[in-house]
Amino acid sequence: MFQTSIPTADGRFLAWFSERGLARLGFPQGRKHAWRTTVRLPSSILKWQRTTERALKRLLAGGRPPELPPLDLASATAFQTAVWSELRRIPPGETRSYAEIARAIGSPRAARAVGQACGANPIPVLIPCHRVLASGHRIGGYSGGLNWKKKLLEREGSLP
DNA sequence: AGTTCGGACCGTT
DNA sequence: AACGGTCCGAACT
Repeated sequence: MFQTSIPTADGRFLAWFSERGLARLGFPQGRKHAWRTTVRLPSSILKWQRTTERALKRLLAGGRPPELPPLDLASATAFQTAVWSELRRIPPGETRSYAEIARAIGSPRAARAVGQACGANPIPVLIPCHRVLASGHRIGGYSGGLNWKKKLLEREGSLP
């Protein structure tokens, strides 16, 4: 696994790449991670890193990214795979409820488990778990911190 | 109309 | 066996 940091206007995100693609993305940490990449990265990963940076910046601006890097979700369960791929179908500016996602993947009673799967999403922002709200347009929770969820939704024009 | 409470549901550790 | 980024209806204020 190669770790790199990705500079954006909102801070340096942390990215973990495997030989299969982007495996994890982390929100900027306080001060501590101003480090640069220490090892020389394979060219394929450098390419993915640039793709990730473009996508991330676009998403943080509330837009639709031109292209995503390959995502390495090998460690996901079948249920998580179903949830996460459903999340990727939500375009910027739209939202769904946990129950709606549950229905969409054919497990209408699994709203809570959907929330759990969202919390386990290793690639926030790119896999837009922030677009899932509680019923009645309540904000719901967010593993990355509600500030981020609100900020992302606001920039996509999904917030009152 | 808004809030709180309690039970029900489901996948994960 | 216990815990969640939930949901829904009922009983409140």
